[in-house]
Amino acid sequence: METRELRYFVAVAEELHFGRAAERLGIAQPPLSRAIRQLERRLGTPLLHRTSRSVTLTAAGAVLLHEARAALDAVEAAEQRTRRAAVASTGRPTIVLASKAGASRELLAKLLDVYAAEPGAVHVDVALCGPGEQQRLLRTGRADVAILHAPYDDLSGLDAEELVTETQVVILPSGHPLTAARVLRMADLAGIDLPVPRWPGPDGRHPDGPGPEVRDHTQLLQLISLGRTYFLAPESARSELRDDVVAVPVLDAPSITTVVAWPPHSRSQAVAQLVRTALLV
Amino acid sequence: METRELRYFVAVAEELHFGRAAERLGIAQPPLSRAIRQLERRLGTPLLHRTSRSVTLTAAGAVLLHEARAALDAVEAAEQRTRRAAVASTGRPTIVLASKAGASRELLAKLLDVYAAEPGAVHVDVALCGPGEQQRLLRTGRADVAILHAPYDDLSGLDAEELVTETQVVILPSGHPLTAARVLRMADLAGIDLPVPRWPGPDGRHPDGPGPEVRDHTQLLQLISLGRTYFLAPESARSELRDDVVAVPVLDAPSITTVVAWPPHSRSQAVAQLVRTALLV
DNA sequence: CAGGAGCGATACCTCAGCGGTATCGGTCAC
DNA sequence: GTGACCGATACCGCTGAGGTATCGCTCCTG
Repeated sequence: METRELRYFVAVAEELHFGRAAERLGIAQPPLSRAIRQLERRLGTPLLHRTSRSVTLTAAGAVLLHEARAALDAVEAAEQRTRRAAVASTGRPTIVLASKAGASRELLAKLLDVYAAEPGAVHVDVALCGPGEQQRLLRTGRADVAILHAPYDDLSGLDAEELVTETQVVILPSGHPLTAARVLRMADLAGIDLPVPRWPGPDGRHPDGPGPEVRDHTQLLQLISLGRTYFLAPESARSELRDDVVAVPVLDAPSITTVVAWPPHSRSQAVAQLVRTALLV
Repeated sequence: METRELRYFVAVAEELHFGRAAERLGIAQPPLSRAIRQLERRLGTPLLHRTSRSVTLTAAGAVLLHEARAALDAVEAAEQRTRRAAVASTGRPTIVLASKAGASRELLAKLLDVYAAEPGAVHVDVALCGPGEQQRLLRTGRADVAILHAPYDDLSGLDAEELVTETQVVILPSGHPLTAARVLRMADLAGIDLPVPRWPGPDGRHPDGPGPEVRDHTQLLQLISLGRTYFLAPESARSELRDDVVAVPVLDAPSITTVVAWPPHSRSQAVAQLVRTALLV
């Protein structure tokens, strides 16, 4: 199978519409139809149920969608990592660390400081991303290491080491009734009269629903202080808060583990050293 | 990048010879040269140092070789898993379990028995492979789960759960001087006058060197009993031995952990159940 | 119920680019 | 110096990817 075919299939499987998929791919609809048919013939199985009114995935198609995304990521990673290896061998060697903007600030700052002081440390470019975006950077070869947060981030297919585990606190507008409590339980949160914020999905678009659209932590905190939403965050976020919001521990919230993750089969000596450093910090 | 280009590059990078690589790919040498040049142009970096007498990898080329293998595995896995999903949705659902022939026999037998007795169990095809081959089956989508042995097998890029950890014993011809000892240390093994066996590599060919070529455990045990070689094996292998060979514990040998592993992002309900079962056995 | 809109499939054409053959230019061995 | 070896280049033919026009089917609508 060629990556072109996989890209075509992914486009159709995501759009569930040949016309839109073709437009997204920058080609006309007939060659796209033909390419998918040919793919089906080679695989010996239908991938899509089509009527003249709708397109849906077959079971085999759902598997291929999933696998094709992973395969395309791997191909893109091959390209990106090769490009980066080329510049590293001519210019200054650099590794890219991806981290969620606003999360694990102190840990990250300390890690970078300690690492930079070590002998043989290379330059570290920090890529601050939106939630969930770090994984994409890792899987597509645009980053070498990332700071992730289990269980929110999906670690499957990545190598990782745990750094710290924290309990969670709920961040509320100061003056909210629940801020009177010293501690809360998840059941208490169900009664909160505020909508949860809507983060952008992997496609960069916000899901539908109530609640304000947010892109970063600054926006989020401001919206909380305006009494528009609330948020569950790791304990360490408390040190970042101004006094117009209040954090209350939630005893039975799932705990957050901060991990340092890197792509499997990484052979970078610098990444290994950075990970070792992270485990000591 | 197209998979064709990656396949071409891997062939050249492995053969380090355009003529042989072209022959292996079943094409003529000039189009291969051209394809590699074009790949280099697109990536903006040389991948190979060529003289008219030799071809060697650049640093970027070494990275691409590594990444391209992983990417090609992922593409092949997409194809295989789709094919298998197609037959599973028409015929009887089946999962394929890969295990090293001759290793972990009792554990495997018990696992299959217990699993088969569970409600909702699907048919399990067992693929018995040569050493190291299980990973290839997993990574290329021809198997759904595998029994592997850390640290011999490389677990990176796979999800895994540990089953049992065992110490190792050295298997010697009966009558060998060292069989007089009740226990041994790694240092003692250095003095053994026998060559170690040569297993086939990932390419199916045996490395050069002294020692007999072996393909499976039956061969191995016979060669040991003939006084031709010796072998380090997990403790549990003792139950498989006949009385013409002797096992002696090696106190400081690295211990072997038997793990059940599966490809990341696996969504198979049957695989999850089999893994749960394995953890209980 | 007729007509139109929307959508995927089909027919047919064009041309980019992949692969083939012939050959060149450079290097090493004898 | 000469032949062997090897990758690069030049040039050609043809496969197949992509384009346009159109068909056939289904559902909506007046």
